[in-house]
Amino acid sequence: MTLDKTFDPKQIEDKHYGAMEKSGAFAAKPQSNNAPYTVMMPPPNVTGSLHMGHALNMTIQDILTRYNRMNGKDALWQPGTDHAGIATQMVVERQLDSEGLHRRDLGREKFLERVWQWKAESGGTIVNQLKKLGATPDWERERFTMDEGLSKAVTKVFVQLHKEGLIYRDKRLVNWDPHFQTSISDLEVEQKEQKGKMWHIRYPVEGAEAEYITVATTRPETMLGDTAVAVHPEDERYTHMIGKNVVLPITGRIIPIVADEYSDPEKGSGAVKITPAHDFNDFEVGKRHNLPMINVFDTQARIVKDNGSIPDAYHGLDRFKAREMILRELEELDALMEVEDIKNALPYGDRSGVIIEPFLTDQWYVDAKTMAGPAIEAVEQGKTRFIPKNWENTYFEWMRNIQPWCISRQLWWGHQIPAWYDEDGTVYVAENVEEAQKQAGSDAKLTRDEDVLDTWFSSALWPFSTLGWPDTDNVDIKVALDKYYPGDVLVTGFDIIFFWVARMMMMGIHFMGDVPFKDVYIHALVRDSKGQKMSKSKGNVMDPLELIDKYGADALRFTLTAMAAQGRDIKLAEERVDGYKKFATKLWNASRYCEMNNCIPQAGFSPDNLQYTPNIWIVSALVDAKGAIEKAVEEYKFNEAANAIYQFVWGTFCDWYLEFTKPLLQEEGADAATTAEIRATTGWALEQIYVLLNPFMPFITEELSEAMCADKGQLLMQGAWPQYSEKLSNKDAASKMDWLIAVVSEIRSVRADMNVPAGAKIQLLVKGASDVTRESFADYEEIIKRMARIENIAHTDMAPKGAIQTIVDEATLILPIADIIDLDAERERLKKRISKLEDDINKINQQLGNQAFVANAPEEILEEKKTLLIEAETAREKFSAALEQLEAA
RNA sequence: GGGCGGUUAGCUCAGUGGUAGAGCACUUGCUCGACACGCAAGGGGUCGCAGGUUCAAUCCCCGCACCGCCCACCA
Repeated sequence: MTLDKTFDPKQIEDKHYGAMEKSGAFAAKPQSNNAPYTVMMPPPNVTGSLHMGHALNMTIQDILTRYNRMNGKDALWQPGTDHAGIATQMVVERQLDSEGLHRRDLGREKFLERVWQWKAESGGTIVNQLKKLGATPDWERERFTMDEGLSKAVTKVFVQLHKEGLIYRDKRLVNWDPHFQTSISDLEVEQKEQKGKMWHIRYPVEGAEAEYITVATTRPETMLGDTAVAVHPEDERYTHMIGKNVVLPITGRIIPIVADEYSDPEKGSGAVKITPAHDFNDFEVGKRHNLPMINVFDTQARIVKDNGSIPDAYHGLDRFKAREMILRELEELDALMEVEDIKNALPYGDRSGVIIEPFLTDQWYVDAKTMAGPAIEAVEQGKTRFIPKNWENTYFEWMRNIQPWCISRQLWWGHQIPAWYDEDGTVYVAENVEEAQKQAGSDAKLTRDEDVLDTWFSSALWPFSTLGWPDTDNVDIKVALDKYYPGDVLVTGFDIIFFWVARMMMMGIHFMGDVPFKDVYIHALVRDSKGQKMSKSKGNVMDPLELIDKYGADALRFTLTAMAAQGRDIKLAEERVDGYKKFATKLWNASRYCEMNNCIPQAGFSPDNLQYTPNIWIVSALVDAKGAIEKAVEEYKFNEAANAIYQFVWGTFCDWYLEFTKPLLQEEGADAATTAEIRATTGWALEQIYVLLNPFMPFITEELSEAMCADKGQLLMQGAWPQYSEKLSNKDAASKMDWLIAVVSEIRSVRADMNVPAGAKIQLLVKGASDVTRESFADYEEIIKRMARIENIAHTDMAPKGAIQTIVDEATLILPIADIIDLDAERERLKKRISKLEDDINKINQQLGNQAFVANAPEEILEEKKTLLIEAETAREKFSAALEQLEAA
């Protein structure tokens, strides 16, 4: 088969993915004896579409999976999607809204039908996008957090934790989202700083004419629910008032002045209004002083109607409207003392974008504090390690200060809580209604808890629920759990360490008795080229699918890989993607060259006994590159892996090896044995490149290996990763070629400096400065002869007068081209070289003259310096001599 | 307020206790049978600022400045 003239990613990508998937190469093989390698895919939201963060996350996982699979591991990359409670409900509600409907019009059952219908129609989007990226999870095992098995796991976990007292029901303040009319967890609240106002309001003291106490607040509307004013017990301004009452303006309720250390004399007036039902701190104060908790809002954050003391005019009023009205009224009452402009942070719901209201309700909680203990210990003991390590601090910090986790949501889409209430309100938690009925007695009339669980509750079980837990009676499931739990690595962004990683740790340890994964690789956030977070509102979103369309999936993957340095955000510039597209093209064309020159992989070729130095060298360089890639991947240094393969393919293989050998292949009458060896070695090296590059650029390498290699399309198979014998790494050949490369570079440099006309042939004589160098020259000269054509060099045995001399390492090159060069330019060149050498010499002499340095520096550093000095001095002498000769002429 | 990270070439970023690197951009010259998505040769840096440790600091320690992020609080 012949390769097309240009490389077009679009033509090959779909074709390859489909074929590979069908071949079953992505599938885990639980029955095999191969050691497992497990990666749990963070399940993307079923509503989602692929964004740059996914692209990075999935690329890294895919590299790890492919790499380990090729290394003979039984790789399981477990895919799936998350039902994403609020997000999904939101999408479907919006859809209903466009039809003029509300979910309550449909009722719970019909609404859920609609969501499932939506999921069936649109839920596959992200899966298809992952395929475009080239991700190779085991699609046969794809799971959904709401499917039957996972729901069963959720129920079992809930019931068991409840039995153990780790899940309980409690009435306390929660973060209430008035838009979705549900509680949300602390983590779903975003603080946003903005301009605000502080209002100072005076409350008249009961029974004392003209005596007031002034409080300051950013939320005057909550005064409808005030049940006290607190002052610091030692604040002399107020000690005499403690125990007295104030009359709350507008409502006229009488509330006490209490002493509480929460009140800070330094802040505001030193007196603070206490609204236990609408402020987290006030709630604590309220509990300490047994204050009543008066709720003034309904679930949509409108003023309630049934609170005895609130004037009718406020009933049903939106919280911000109520604020305006309160302020107006206070002003009329002459109670508003001061309005201050301030900056303050307000809590917003991360999904709804509306201001969160602290709200007093009954909710279900997980005793996270207790469950965090073993999870902290596991990381302390190194059972799970974070990479980079500094994220462990973040994890510890949060886990040690963890708050009860509110897990109930007043939504419909999600796992409905397995709790039933009888007519007295007694709760029965059970795996099903029959069980609950048994507990409650057959007469009891049970109704099920309406609420569903936080989405993250089911995600927390992902590492074992996806494997089939709790059905351990099933043999296949037992085998899978034994083999694939705990997983090897979790790859994720730091933004969900708390949401997800921490909770998987807690649940995994509790239910499986072991951590869910050994490594947690935390990758950077992808930002735009200016370092800003990508967001739709800023309009700086880069769409991975567009980039794939434009540059190919391989180029995008490689870019993300090359930029995934640990501990740093990725500022992604489109030019980088373009650059790596060029890399793919380069490889494509190198393959074309090889094909045209009949350098194709040959069966039975062994790189062990090569004769021709460049061949020995390229094999050696390849072995070194492989080692560098392996080390980098195993240390999760993906940028280093990408650079190693890039450098090898372009900088070593194409730029030097192919160029060195090219003249020989195209020369008539060249030594047949040598050219045959070159052809075979080139073909072999090319095939190795496809293999080594495959985890990073799967599409192009699969296409090329299919086109070029005999054993087509084997790259994905277990055991495809090469194993080389150690002796293939040949230092001798490497140093010879390094020298030769230096010589060639020098010749090119002189040629450019001297403005040697393009067609002019220059002659070259290599003279060794030392015996060692001279001894090796037979080999060098041979090689130089071989490559003479491309550099347009003629070899000479004698240096004519007026030749240009130049130094490379220990050898002198004599370039007898004086008749065709620019003498002034040569003088300048020599002067420049000499001056630079003198700088170096001075610097080294200075160091060597320092007695402390000589006394303390390690031996090898000293030796190095001395060698450098001798080299520089020799070179300076030679250049000076050449300059003198030139001046004389 | 607590914590974390960053500051290296025009840009985006690697890196190291002992000659400072890459890609892109830039300059110059090349369409010679893989590739102009290319080849070759170049220019360009007090490694944020100030101290300290060391024979030696871009790297380790301390402080400062600026930038970014996370957490908490905000009467």
